[in-house]
Amino acid sequence: MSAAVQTFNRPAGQGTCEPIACTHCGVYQLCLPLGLDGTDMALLDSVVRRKEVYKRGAVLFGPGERFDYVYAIRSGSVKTSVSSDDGRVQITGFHIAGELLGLSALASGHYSCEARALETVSVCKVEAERLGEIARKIPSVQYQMLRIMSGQIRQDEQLMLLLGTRRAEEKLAAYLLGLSQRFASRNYSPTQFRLSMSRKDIGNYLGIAEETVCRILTRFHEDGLITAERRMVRLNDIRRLHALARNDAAA
Amino acid sequence: MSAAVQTFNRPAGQGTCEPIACTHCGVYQLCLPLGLDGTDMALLDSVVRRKEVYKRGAVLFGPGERFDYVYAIRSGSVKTSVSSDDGRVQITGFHIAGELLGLSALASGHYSCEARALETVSVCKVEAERLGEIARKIPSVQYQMLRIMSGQIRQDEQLMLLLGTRRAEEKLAAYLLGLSQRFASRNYSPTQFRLSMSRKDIGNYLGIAEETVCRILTRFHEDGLITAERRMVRLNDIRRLHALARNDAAA
DNA sequence: CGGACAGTTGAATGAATTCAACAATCGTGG
DNA sequence: CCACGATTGTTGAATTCATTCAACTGTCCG
Repeated sequence: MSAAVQTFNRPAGQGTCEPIACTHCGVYQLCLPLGLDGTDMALLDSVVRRKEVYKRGAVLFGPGERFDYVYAIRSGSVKTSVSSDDGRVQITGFHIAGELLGLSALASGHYSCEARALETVSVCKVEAERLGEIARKIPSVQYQMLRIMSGQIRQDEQLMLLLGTRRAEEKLAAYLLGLSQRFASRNYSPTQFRLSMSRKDIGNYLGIAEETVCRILTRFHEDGLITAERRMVRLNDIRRLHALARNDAAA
Repeated sequence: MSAAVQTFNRPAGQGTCEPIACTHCGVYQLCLPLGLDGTDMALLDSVVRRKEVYKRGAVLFGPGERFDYVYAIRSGSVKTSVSSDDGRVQITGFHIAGELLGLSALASGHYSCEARALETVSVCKVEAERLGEIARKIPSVQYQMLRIMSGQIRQDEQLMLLLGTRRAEEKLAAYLLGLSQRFASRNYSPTQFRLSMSRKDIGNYLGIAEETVCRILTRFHEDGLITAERRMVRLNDIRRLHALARNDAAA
């Protein structure tokens, strides 16, 4: 296998990012899938500046701030949002344990979005400069960073597809299913979970009004598709939810 | 200046990506802002596999295809789109000369989107593996790739903001102004240009119906904001367009 | 020249929003 | 520990913005 392959294609035998807590402060998105040896691991470990806790509503970083850290979520959840000069806000993602935030600041050296805790959240702050240093030394770390960013682009593409082409009902069905999948991949229950974000946040994320979110959730509930009580949600009929998300006749 | 700075922050004294045609096949997004010496330049030049021309409607690459090349647009324009399993399509971007396509395939080794020529387009295909090889050797090239990807994320964020929070009229005003800016930064006229995409494509991109695009363009025309005749557009009142895009009272 | 495609316009419909009122819950300080 | 205000969630009614369907024109390309 050539060096190029190691740099650009997934190293053979390396699986996808598994939802296993990494000893090195939960940064599994960065270090787990790499198969680093002890020395490299220690090196990577050394860039972790400090662990920190943010309360609900606290801002991890905001647009325009200097890009000093990459944030790895250890527990809790975070929303990221962008805003326009005229004050409109679009939530671009909800992030949970194991995910890495802030890499998109690379281009300009300043964060483009705001990251705010949805509930008490514990993070590791990784020094951006030293991470860059490490990345130069350990190709697989560099590869992994590129991988994370290109993964982010894919995720954004999916949200654009959702925002641009689906109706409210489909958006919400797809949203619930997306959450379900993410929880499943982290060994949480895919059918029963707690929403850490408000209806308003969901609406903003999906490009629909808060009231519409309510109404549709109520309808789903009445139709027996889900059981929704405040922020607890249980998916009762994933099959039909899928059909709804795809606007299938078999709804 | 430390190595990390060179890797992660914009090298001092290097400006933004200037719209100057690069001798090396127009890949200025990749090689221009780097200040490479002759040897590096030659190395970088060597990864360019071949120049190729696509006619209107031709597909450069499609979703699922193996990630073998990065595409640098020399002339013409390209649209990229993603689609869902149930056949819905969302155009995620229109790309013109100097832009680089395909890097987001890095994560999985397969393209996630489709790239299709809007008109006759000339591209350079850059071998992905060899580019990866070079990137490992020349830090500034690696940096530049990260930069391009993080720039892509920013651009996507802006589209999400547009799709999620603006009404049709605002979307269209913002769209025209965005085009204007891009043309300006490439030393084309910011007030008069030809749209290479159909009304349908614009509508899809903005998440509105083709007819709505027509109606609003007509209204803009009648209000003296623009002069639109088929695909030729002239912006007559950029100030008011801005106001419209921001939903300002001063419209 | 002719067919297909792209663009435009009108009328009817509908999905989602806005505005409003109210209920339930949370969290904070007395 | 309770009470209170603030936040969050829910529901109804009226409205609006955008869509859909349809017909038609103009334009491009083979």
